[in-house]
Amino acid sequence: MTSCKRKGFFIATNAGEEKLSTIGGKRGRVTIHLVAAVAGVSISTASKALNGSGRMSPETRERVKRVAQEVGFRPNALARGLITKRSFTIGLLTNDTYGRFTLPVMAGISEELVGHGVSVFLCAIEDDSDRARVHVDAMLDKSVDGIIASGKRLDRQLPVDLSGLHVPVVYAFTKGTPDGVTLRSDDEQGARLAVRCLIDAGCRRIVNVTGPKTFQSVRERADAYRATIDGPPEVLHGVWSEAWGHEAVAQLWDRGGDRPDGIFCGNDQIARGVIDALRERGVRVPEDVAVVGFDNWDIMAAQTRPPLTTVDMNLRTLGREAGRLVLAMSEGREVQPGIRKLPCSLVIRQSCRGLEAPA
Amino acid sequence: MTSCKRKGFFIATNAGEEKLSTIGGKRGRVTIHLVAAVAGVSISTASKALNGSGRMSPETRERVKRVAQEVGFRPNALARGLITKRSFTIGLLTNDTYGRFTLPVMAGISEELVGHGVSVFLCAIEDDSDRARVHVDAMLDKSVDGIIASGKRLDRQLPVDLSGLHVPVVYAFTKGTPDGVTLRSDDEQGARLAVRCLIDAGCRRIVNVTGPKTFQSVRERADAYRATIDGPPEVLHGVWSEAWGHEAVAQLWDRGGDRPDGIFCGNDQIARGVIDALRERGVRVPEDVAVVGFDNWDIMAAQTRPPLTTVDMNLRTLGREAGRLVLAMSEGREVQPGIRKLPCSLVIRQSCRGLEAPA
DNA sequence: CTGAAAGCGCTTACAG
DNA sequence: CTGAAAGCGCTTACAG
Repeated sequence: MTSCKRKGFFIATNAGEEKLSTIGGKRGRVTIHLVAAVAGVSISTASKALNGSGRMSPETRERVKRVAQEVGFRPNALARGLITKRSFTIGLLTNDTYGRFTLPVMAGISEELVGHGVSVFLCAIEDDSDRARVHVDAMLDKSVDGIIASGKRLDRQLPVDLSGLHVPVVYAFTKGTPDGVTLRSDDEQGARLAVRCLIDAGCRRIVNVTGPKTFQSVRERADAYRATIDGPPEVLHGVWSEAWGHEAVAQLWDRGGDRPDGIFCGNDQIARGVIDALRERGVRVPEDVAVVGFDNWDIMAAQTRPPLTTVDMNLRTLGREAGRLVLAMSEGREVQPGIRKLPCSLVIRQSCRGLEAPA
Repeated sequence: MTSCKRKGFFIATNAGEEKLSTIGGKRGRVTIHLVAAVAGVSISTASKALNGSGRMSPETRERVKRVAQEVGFRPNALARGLITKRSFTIGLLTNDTYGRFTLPVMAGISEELVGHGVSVFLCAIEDDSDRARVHVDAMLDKSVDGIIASGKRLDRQLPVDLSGLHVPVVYAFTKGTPDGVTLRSDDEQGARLAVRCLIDAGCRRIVNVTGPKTFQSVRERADAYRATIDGPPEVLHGVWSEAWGHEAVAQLWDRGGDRPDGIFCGNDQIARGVIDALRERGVRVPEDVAVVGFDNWDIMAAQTRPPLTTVDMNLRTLGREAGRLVLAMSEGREVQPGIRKLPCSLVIRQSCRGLEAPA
């Protein structure tokens, strides 16, 4: 039988049926008064029984619990929050409208928290600081237990100051304050994974076709690339688009001299452009040139021909961790401030196979 | 000067400074008690002044308001909600994990509601009915004023029954209950827009390369296509992928007989595959074959070569409308149940230019 | 025109 | 082992 929430007011229980008509009279939610009346105890006892606090006979506690279950009692979170100062609610502020980065983070947060009865307010703020302010105020009015600030760049802050707020704040995939708790991906480690895969696949001449130099993640990934390869590095900066991937291939192939046999791309969009351009030139991937991307953005990575080997920043895990931390902080547990780098992983598809199984 | 929220407790105001140390003593939030004390009125008067209710001298009202502003008073939404039975909170239930459809809906909802002080709980439930139940219970515990159910298909319900819930429910881009309020896109009208664009561009033989027949939206769009073209229709069903777009072109071109000069695609992914395949065959778009997609999914539509003319379902507008309706219902205003179809629009890029400007 | 009192639905010392 | 009372921060009849 599925759980019997909310059966209406005339429950076949051992006592107190006549009281039901009185107390259940004011239609609407079932309150603790009803539970207490039906169980034949005071509301303080009922409260303690349900919360596992106070001392009472096991029989009483059990009876109250059973009655609560039967009448479908669910405590009013507003009333409870007013007293306990915990609303079981956190706010998620994000400026990633397209959601490519925030969405998995969001899923992770919610996944982590829902089991603890914590709900998540979604506040999409683009880059509008007025709107951000409105959202933050609304969250504070509602007594959120904490705030997670999330974004799409590690080197940009959201357009609102969240320090000194009286509620814990966790920064997830966005720039935080120096004394705040910040979660980010370890892009250097991710880039090393990518470049090693190319090296293992036998590439001797690897170039990095990537995004604008102004992005910290671009610089970090490029640095890791330089430190990992043998021989002279070559980094081509452009924009985050397929078109730039095309153009980079044109540049590399149309000039004289050495051509690469491995390309480490700044993200999956660029990688897609690169792979399309190579195919159009009759260059085989991965036989002639191996390609690795960054982001593991399914819709891109799975649809390239051949499917793309790429770095996954594990943003869902990052979200879970953010949820875990904000919960801990809201419960008063001590959390070390600082930046925590979470490891990336490599998803191997066909554009670079790394070490083939040895014979 | 930017707004001066929260100045601390020693405000240069005309009266009551000595009271501040008493009342402001219990550090933390500024409550209405502080406002009342500083303004020299009772808390009931303070409340009425701030809410614009009750009768009092304009001077008193103004003074209270000014003081509230100065001390940075913001009413505790929990306490207020407990009494008024309005939490200024709504829940958004969605099973669209990838977010392509839900994200714009979400943005629209939030955009519409934030100005009314209403925050949105995000509940991502995949297709797990247990988890859906947990989320719904959590929302009810928190006394949401309403629920918006959103999805990625018009012909599938979310895996949870939302009828008989005691809070208003609006279904947005998902199948609702017969007596509920449902918002959806007008796919037939959208498809007519697409097909007319092809006709206007001079196409004589238009085919519909689309998704699985099991999708209602596929059938509706195909029906509109059949009703709009002259001559015999041809509908090719496949899956929602670029690969299917490729394959469909292969089928159409490798068989003998008539080849189309216009292709109406079931979505933008298929359209992208179609355009790539045509280019690889040396067929020019739009000169030889014009192509129109469906969804206006930026990342696809803007990156195809040439950029894709496609139908936009205006999901953000749909979201705003959903927000508007759930708000109205939560305020007790009457809303007609039934299905509301919101118009699509055509975004003209280069793959089909419709009527060129007359000479 | 203004304030004292009751109460929203709970929890938590404090008595007994 | 159990309950009466106070109170969280507000709003809303009801008196004056």
